[in-house]
Amino acid sequence: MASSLGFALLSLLARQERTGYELSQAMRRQVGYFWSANHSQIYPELARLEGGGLVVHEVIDGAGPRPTKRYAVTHAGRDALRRFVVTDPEPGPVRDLETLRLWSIWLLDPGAAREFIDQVRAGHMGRLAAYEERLAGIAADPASRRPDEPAFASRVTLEGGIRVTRANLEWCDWVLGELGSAPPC
Amino acid sequence: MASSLGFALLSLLARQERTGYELSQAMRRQVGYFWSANHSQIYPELARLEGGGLVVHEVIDGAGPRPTKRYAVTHAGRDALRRFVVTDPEPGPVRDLETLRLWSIWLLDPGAAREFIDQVRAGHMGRLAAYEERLAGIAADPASRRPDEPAFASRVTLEGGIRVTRANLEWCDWVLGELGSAPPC
DNA sequence: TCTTCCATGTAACGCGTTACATGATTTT
DNA sequence: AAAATCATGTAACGCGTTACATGGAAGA
Repeated sequence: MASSLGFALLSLLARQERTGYELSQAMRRQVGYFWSANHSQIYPELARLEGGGLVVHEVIDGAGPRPTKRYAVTHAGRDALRRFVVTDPEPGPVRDLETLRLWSIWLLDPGAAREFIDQVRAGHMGRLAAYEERLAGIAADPASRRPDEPAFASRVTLEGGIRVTRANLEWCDWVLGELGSAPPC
Repeated sequence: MASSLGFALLSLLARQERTGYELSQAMRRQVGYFWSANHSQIYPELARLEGGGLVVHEVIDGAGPRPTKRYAVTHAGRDALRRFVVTDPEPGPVRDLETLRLWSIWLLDPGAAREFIDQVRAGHMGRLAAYEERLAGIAADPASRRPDEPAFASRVTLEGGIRVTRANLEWCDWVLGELGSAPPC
């Protein structure tokens, strides 16, 4: 019925009514950890969702040259989102540029290889800090303990990101060890 | 110079000369954990790489209706790949459908939520088994200890996949606990 | 005055998926 | 007899990115 982007928008609107502009901001800030989209995709997709009866809009006051529209999920939209969540997860195509790079690390001399892993490590460190800061804010909300509250889902997804990032950090240290302990040519 | 797919092909050809058909097989089997592509993309991309002087081909005997071509990386291709590996990793757009689903888990009733996490867990279990089997085969090769050998890179990428998958499994168990220990409405 | 923020849209282009097309050999 | 394997290509379509377009208000 709707595309992945459509469900991403529905999942944002199910938590709170928003304008197209606010959705595109939220894409970068809230769901940016696991989904992304530009406004140029969002506006046509909202029109498609509305055509399918999954969202409706109301014109409100706004600063833009065109009418500002606030969107809300319909009952049908909420149902569609619920169904989307439980569709069996057929593994989609995987594309991980960082691992693809790493797969050719054998072409680098030892110094460049260490530098590369250090960069990867620094990236994970930065993300870990960002995740932990966000989690602190969300975990403080008592609603985040109740499985029927949006804050609960935010908390568990963030916890997942943190655990994976920690695993990646430990792995970086392990790789640095492997690079050093290698027997010389 | 080349696209991500181009570098994926170069990284395969840097390890071993292959035909377009063999590249598309290898995409599913070897690098399938972190990159994927169909043959319909691979053939035109090989032509582009050859146009840029990064690969060359030689016609060999084969069973197809058209001439079978075996591709090899040129010196320029190897250089381009080396440069690609160390380009600073600007974080590309993230799209993780599983996490997007999870972010709306608060819409499900407790039973459906548990079932969903169980499915996610089963997926991770399956992948872990596959990774570990592959790692066993590669780690047995003494070349996998030497950082200038392709087997080394295969080993460290697999180790990374295993660590991340283990972290995900532990997280699934943690989520199941959180779902259960929640205070009733 | 120039830039940024608000707020919505369209157009061109590239990458990825699915389907179409060919044709010999081997396996079920 | 039908399907899968080997082996290469093209075409149509959809999604995503970048750039173009508009225009008022607030801040540097």
